Amino acid sequence: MAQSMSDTNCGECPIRHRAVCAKCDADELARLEEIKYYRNYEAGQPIAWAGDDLAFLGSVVRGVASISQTLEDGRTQMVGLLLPSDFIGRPGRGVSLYDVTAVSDVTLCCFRRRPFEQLLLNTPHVAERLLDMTLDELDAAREWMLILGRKTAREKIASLLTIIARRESVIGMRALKGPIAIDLPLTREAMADYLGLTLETVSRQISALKNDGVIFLEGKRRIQVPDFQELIAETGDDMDGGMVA
Amino acid sequence: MAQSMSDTNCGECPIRHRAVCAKCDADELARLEEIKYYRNYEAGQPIAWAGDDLAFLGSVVRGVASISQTLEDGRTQMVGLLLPSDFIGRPGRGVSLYDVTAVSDVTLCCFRRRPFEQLLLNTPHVAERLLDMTLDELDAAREWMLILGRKTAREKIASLLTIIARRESVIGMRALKGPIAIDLPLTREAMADYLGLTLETVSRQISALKNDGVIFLEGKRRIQVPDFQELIAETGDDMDGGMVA
DNA sequence: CGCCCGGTTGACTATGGTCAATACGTGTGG
DNA sequence: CCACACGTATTGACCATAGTCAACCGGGCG
Repeated sequence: MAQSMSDTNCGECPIRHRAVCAKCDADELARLEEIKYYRNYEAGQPIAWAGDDLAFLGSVVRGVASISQTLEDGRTQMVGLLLPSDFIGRPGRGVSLYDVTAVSDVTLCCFRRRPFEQLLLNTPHVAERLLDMTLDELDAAREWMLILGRKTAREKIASLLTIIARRESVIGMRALKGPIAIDLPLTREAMADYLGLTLETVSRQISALKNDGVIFLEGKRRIQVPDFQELIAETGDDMDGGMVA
Repeated sequence: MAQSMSDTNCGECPIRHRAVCAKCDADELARLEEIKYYRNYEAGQPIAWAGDDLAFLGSVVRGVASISQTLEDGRTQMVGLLLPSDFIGRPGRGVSLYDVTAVSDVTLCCFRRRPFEQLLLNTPHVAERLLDMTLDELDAAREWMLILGRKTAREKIASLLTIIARRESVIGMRALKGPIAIDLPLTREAMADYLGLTLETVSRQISALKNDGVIFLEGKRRIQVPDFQELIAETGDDMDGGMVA
């Protein structure tokens, strides 16, 4: 059973300063608070299927969710990875275009659609923040497209590890140099869906990076990186360009 | 030489109702008009390099531009294709993360960065429209990710053709059924950069679709499609899902 | 005319996919 | 306690798709 979250005051919310409400003042927060409620999902549960009505929009408070698309013959591609503070749903569209799935146990802070859309129109701080977050997602999608279109399997794995390490370091406020540990929130299959690979190739390339001493496994889901720079060198990214810095 | 565009009144602008200014009333339009100017680029010219300062934001009025990223060894991936009415640049970021290139002769309607950012804060109609356009771009990026990660070379080509056909049909307000013609704004190499392929594979798959009677070439850049549904069937997309409809 | 650019085609190869066997870890039930 | 099953992961053998390298085509232009 997913651990339930008691209704929390926004002031104590762990994502208060990174989510869509980040720029809100006390008054705006109060208005959001009126239309919000929490929902919990267990790992593996669907949050929405493509084509479903989605009655709410909201933020991931805890856990990890994925956004993915499927071709008619079953091939699937993950197109979004939602970590705490990320936003779910599109204002103005009541139907999900994507499958949204809880990857781990997830808590969402949900806003009823209509009131939230109304609030967007007269609460500039929410709209501004949502624009900023959407632009960030677009940048992330473009980095992801480079990975999908042009990187080798090994580079894809290294890139995914650095992406997760960076996001974990932001959330946990840890430093990103020298030796670090990465907790993978994804199965090998989910990593494959993220990277446009098969799970066998994911497994092989992780083994290869391990054999080459770039990473060490601690169980299947925890990865030790003795030298983060070395991992970055495996991503194929330009070390000087804006991407890495 | 690129055909120059005389300073045009917004009222006569061909993208007036689809660009970032779409929702503006006369007063708001006047404020935009104060900070706007036009720039022309010839086919092949850079509009910005990754890492450059980008002193303006703006809209594509005429022509086609690409957004792309390059790995240190030269592999490049297109991550955005800008057609008339599409927006260039990110408010709040003065430096381009991407290479932006004129694919054909291009005319931009440019806004000086600072005044435009100021205007965003007190002109909700512009901010709302920009959010909507950014969400559309994110959807397009996600469809693109599915193409890059999971589709075969033949499906990628068919997908690109349908995408261009759809965008041309919106711009030209033409119907999308039965026999249609597609004008490719891209070279084979640019198509390869779009799809994460080599230009040889692009050429081979176009030849294959031609040999199979799905398309007919009229010169190198114009493609006749006798039955658009047949082309869609080649994309691998779910024919019922939200994607195709 | 000859060059250059964009495009096509061919021969060969490499990367990653497929299919299948095996391993490992965890929870269930005898 | 062990046996077993299930889900997840690893590894191997083989194969298919797309990449590489190279030759060639054709139109436009100096």
